[in-house]
Amino acid sequence: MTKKQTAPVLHEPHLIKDAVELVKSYPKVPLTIDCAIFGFEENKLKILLIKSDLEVFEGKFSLLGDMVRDNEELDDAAYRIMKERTGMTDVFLDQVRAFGHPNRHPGGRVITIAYCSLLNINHHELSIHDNDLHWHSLASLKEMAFDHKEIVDSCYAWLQKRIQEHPLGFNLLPEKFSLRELQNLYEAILGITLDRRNFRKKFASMDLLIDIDEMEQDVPHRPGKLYKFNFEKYEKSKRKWVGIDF
Amino acid sequence: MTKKQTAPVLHEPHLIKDAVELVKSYPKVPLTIDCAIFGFEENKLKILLIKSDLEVFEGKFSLLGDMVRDNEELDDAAYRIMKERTGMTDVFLDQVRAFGHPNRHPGGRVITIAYCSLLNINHHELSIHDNDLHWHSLASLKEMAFDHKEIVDSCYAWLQKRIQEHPLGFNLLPEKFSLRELQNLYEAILGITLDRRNFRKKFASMDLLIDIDEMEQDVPHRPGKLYKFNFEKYEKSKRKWVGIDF
DNA sequence: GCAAAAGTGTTGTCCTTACACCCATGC
DNA sequence: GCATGGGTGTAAGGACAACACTTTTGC
Repeated sequence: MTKKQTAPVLHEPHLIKDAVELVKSYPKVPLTIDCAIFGFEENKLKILLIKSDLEVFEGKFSLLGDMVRDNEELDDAAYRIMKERTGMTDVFLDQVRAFGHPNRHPGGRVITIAYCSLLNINHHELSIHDNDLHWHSLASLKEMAFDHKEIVDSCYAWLQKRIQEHPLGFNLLPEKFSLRELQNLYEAILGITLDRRNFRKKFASMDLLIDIDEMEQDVPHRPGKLYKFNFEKYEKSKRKWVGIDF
Repeated sequence: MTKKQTAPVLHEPHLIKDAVELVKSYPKVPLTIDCAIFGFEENKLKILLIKSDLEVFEGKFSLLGDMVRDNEELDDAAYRIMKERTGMTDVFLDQVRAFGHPNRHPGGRVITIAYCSLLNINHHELSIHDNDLHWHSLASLKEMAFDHKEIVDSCYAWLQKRIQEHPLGFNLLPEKFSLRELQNLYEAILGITLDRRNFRKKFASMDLLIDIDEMEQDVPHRPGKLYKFNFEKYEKSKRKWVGIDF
């Protein structure tokens, strides 16, 4: 409608020759990536945070984020930030969504794109402690800098949904894990309790765990068997589920 | 790492006082929204397209898109574009994801955020035919301008997943519809065939369709009953599904 | 009366749930 | 020997898949 008023009849549209000029006419905004990196330890879901280095957010935590560089692919930027902050490269990283409220950043408008990742806390020594980088318990996370609490909530919801449909959880566990650890992980992330027998049966029937014939060590009770996840088999047999369920 | 080089030891981090200055130092990119608007007609899924007005893409189709204005909320921009192009305001519109390949736009780097929407073709007279605005069959959609084919594919995958978990499909149908129309819609979107009896049973057991005691008119065969979707009941009884399935 | 689609029920299978007891280990 | 969690089986109920015939309408 708006268009109709400014250009009433336009049967033969003028083609724009100079795309560069066109793009120059667009408003430009600063663009950042924020990474919500989840870990799991002591039966608690944790998230990797730093102290904000903005004075207005003094003492508040924020996600690991950085600007996107000129001509940098979004995914590449996310991996770069991840690597710079944690040293890890062999991790899964997924775009969740963009956040663009005009006042989300005190320095003016900044669009951010949230990425989500999961990593095994014990595989990663936090060598770079700048800005108080640390694993923060998700449950006790209250106020954050910027709109990062909202971003964390989105990413957590994304994770909860995702872990039910994809074997993401194994990225949070040691390579070898017991069924109890696996169940604790699901219970922590989904915020529910599960029947132990049914849980075991479920994974047994999927036939995606490799019994490596080892036992837990140093537990103050009967040790459980250790398993590895059979990523190879999973990749081959990814199921395409179709149904209607709402 | 980059950070370490420029500020090697930083045990007492300097707090940044001027957030505005900080943001000014960020690279800035043009930002657009592209809307993948799906409709359903003649048992085919369609998508609303225009001819690109860039000479390099002469004759190719593109999604409805526009730049995001200064200080415009992303969702607002999507709704604005939708309204400008179709006149519709009372529609559902969801962010799918951002696309940011550096060379996706011939005029230089432009980030775009894809939104997805569904609307009933017959509820909307395309009054603005600028740039050959039209409903294009999704199946016959081949090449497009920019990376819009990739965006369409993403949005279509999003839609396929989404429609199985949320009652989105009803936005594509007339307010009153027959079970046959509903089934055709699911079959077209999911690209599968469904057993008619089981499909009917499924929706009967959900008890979310209101039998409005009307029949189809002007069909060359036995007319079917017409139903409305009970949005109110659905909202009250949204089910929270928890399970592990991969 | 014929073509075309509407409408309807049953059965078997599989998946999920609920639930209770014995076993191995550390202390 | 006791505390702690590991490991197992079964029965019932619910959801889904497969499948065929009768009914109603337009022509």
